[in-house]
Amino acid sequence: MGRGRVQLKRIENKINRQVTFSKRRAGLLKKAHEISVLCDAEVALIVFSNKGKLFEYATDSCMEKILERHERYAYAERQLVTNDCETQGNWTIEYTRLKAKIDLLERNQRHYMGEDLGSMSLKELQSLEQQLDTALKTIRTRRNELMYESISELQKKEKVIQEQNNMLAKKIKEKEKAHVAQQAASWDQSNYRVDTSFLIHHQPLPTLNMGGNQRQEAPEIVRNELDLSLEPFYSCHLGCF
Amino acid sequence: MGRGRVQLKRIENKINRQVTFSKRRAGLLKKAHEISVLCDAEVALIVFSNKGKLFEYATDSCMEKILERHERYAYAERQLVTNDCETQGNWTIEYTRLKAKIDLLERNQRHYMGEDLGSMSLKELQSLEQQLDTALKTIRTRRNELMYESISELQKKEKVIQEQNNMLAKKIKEKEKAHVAQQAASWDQSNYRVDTSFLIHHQPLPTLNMGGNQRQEAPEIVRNELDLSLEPFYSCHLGCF
DNA sequence: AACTATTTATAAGA
DNA sequence: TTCTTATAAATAGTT
Repeated sequence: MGRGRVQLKRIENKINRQVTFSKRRAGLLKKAHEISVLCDAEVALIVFSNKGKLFEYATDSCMEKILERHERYAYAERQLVTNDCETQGNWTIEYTRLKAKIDLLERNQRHYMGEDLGSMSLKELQSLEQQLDTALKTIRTRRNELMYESISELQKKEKVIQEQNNMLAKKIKEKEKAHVAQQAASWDQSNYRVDTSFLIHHQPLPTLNMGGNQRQEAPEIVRNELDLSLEPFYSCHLGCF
Repeated sequence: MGRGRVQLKRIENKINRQVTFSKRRAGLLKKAHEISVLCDAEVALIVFSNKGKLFEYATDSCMEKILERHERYAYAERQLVTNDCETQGNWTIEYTRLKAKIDLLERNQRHYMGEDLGSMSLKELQSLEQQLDTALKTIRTRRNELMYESISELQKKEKVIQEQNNMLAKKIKEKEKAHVAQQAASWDQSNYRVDTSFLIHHQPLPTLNMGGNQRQEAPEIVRNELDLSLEPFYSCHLGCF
């Protein structure tokens, strides 16, 4: 359906594949809806893009109902296999189901942790690898977000404290001047000098030790330098995206 | 698509509806398969006819896996719905226990897939990130192992076949020489010459098309070139470790 | 189940 | 992404 005849194999060009996916997905959902209405059928359609995004259609928007119905069908078949040991309680079925689910989840979990890979095929491994890679990117993005938030907060605090500091320093300087003037008036310079130099030369914030936070006298300049120091940090992770 | 324009409403004629269902069902399943292959997507399609008969398609014939994945997505919503009905019997305890276990496993799984990170602290995120990173390394190592194995096998096969080829070529050359000598003896060079040039210039192994496998006359050289061609592939992944 | 006139879907290009 | 257009594919009605 289009200008070229189509080969039934993975489209290697990424852009092309994405575009085709968009179009065909729309077509598929439309056709699913049409058969559902025209023929009075119950349809559930689930599509995961290769990036892991979910698209779905369900007759009457009732996915769960249809999946349950499907599950009942699937059970009927599995019943034929697992039908000897227990016919006592109804709950046994549910119990078995949950047990099976746990097994599956645990197996998946081992795979996610890089264990128990011996049974997986090359294709499965590649799919798993891609999934984890995507997850890792998301996680790193979130972590950066959190770190940036906490940095912003610390910077705000720092600014406030620096300002208080500057104000206090100014006050003391003024007091000193007044004192010196007083002393000068009486030509007595030997005692009672207040040393304020430590107010300028100490480390501004001992708790914030990320990226080149050198002592600065003006809080504005400190903030700019912090921002700059973050650039390589972000670009590094963006490079992995 | 057909001789009449189609109205999007239930087809009232029963026969007609049944026929249309048949045709469209085939079309829908085909298209589901196509998008799955072409776009590398994971598709699950469930259709119940209005008589209750089930038809289904799933990428890689793995319906359960896809439904599981879907369930993980839909999980959050179902939480709100399935929270009221049962507090009756004794078995409920065990059931609840299993449910809880599943919840935990599912939550972990979502985290492993980079979903639902909002509730995690910075420290948890960093730990998760490290765990996934380690897992990814293991998975990549295993994948490389598998790929290397299959490459080695192909190389072995290639070598054997190349040797057979060389031997055959030699035999034919010898036969030709004998023949030419015979012909020369009688000063008749016009006919019966056997052309062996194709034996040197054909593609050695049409099935092995990895990385720059150009025609080579000596198998040893072919092997070296294959090994070199893999270097960027490996170093790429090592770079991420 | 085939056929075929049409409608629909969509690949490629913009 | 969205629009357009030429063409392939699906299919409604018919045999």
